Amino acid sequence: MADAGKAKDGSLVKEITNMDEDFAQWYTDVVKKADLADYSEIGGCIIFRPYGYAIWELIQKQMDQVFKDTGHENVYMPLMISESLLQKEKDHVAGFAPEVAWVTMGGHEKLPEKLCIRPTSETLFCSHYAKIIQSYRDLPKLYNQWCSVVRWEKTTRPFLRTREFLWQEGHTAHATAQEAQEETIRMLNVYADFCENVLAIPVIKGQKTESEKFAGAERTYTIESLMHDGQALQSGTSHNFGDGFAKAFGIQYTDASNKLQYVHQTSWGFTTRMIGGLIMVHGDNSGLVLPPMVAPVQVIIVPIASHKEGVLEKAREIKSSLSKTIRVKVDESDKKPGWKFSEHEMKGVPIRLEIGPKDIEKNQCVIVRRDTGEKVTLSLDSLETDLEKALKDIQSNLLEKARTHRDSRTCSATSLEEMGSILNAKPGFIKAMWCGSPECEDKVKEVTGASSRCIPFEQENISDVCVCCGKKAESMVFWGRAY
RNA sequence: CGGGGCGUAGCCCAGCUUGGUAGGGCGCUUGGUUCGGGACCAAGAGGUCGCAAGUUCAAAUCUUGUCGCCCCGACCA
Repeated sequence: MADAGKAKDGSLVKEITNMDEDFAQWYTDVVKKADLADYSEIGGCIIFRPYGYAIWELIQKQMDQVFKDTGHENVYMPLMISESLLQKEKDHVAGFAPEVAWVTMGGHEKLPEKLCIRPTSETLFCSHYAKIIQSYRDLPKLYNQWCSVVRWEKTTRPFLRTREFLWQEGHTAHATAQEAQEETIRMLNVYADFCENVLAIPVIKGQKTESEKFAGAERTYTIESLMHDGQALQSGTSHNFGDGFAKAFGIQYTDASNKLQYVHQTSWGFTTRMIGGLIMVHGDNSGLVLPPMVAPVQVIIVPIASHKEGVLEKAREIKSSLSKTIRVKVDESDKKPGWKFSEHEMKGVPIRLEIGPKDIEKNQCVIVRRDTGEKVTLSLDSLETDLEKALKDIQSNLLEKARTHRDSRTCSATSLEEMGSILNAKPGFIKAMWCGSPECEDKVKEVTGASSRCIPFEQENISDVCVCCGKKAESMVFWGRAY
């Protein structure tokens, strides 16, 4: 990537570990150097710093609009769930019990019943739906909430797995199984489009296997993406609950022919984990690389020789002429330009705009793209149009690059040995046939370290037999080592 | 929960083996010179050495315990 990130002596900026030497350390370095997050007093809980939170706000804003466009309404449920309510659906509680945090005291008094901090809010939505749904005229109910949840994970990593994380959880109730299924797929598609169009992260859409599905769900659908190091990241899930929760919680309505029916439900969630995904899909050895659509600052203006007359004024003037359509900032700090270049590269700002006395004379400026390092001189007259075009280019280039990378790391295999050697040589997605038995799924994981990521909607016939047992194959599965 | 590593100024770390006045770099503050790829000079501020016991005339250093963090595995979004 050209000379971007090089210091005077030609070495790379030293604060960030080389991603090819130590990917995990590189990730941590980027989180810290880009000012995304800090560790907090509570183990496994991170502080979202302004820059990191701004990315989440941009995700939230754009995704929330899609939810509203598809007829969903936002609500807010309580933070705490009583033990008895949590236990109403047995698969659900069994799935979450090992990682819930409990509140047992109110002031100095012991509570009569302990309360858990929501790990997810199915139970709250269900008990509410049981009250407010009586007639088919009350359906569908399309609710969503933006909140944080707590899951007491044993090992944590900033954004990827924290004990408290921010998300949205959609919970819907429908009259028929078919409507619930349509909603489940609709929202999976919303997530997939969002990942590709906004986050520039290509995804594989598919269904989770029995053993990977959500606790209490009938079917779980997922979008899976591939990180730069070849590990998979579950990037969003959409569940069809059928009428299982409705039966456990007594959510019934009277249909048009005056018969009592159970509702069919869905839930779907998308979390701050994807900030980690952004880092690991687009980042490079100079730090973060943000797709323009989620970049808190899309263009950073670095004034050169800012003490000279007219430079700062010109920088501010450019800023205000652009700020209607572009998120733009002037770096007025008294650091040297070179320092600022590195700083904004680490933070992944898509475009740097340099303006100095020589440029002002010629009515021009220099812009540098974060994704390619490409440096061009632009006239100030058509700046807004040129920048908007460049931002669009960056957005699509990042998606294209990520797609190329993923495809280059997607292989087919017909034996466990082949899977294992591919995963060790060049980790990524492996397409292989599966007979459908959980035993084979477990064995693949045990032998190769790869779990089933999904049964993709787009099926291919790699072979007729299961990669593990050699019996007749049921479907083609994407496998991979996952975060 | 297993395996490894680390806790000394805001950050990164030296000092510990062989106990004896708390160190360096970066950052920060003030003044000046600089400014197209992490500038330089000068002067300053900043520490109960993670915590607790113990050994000792004396502990950052030795002993025991404890807490926390990071990395790698098993579980999860």
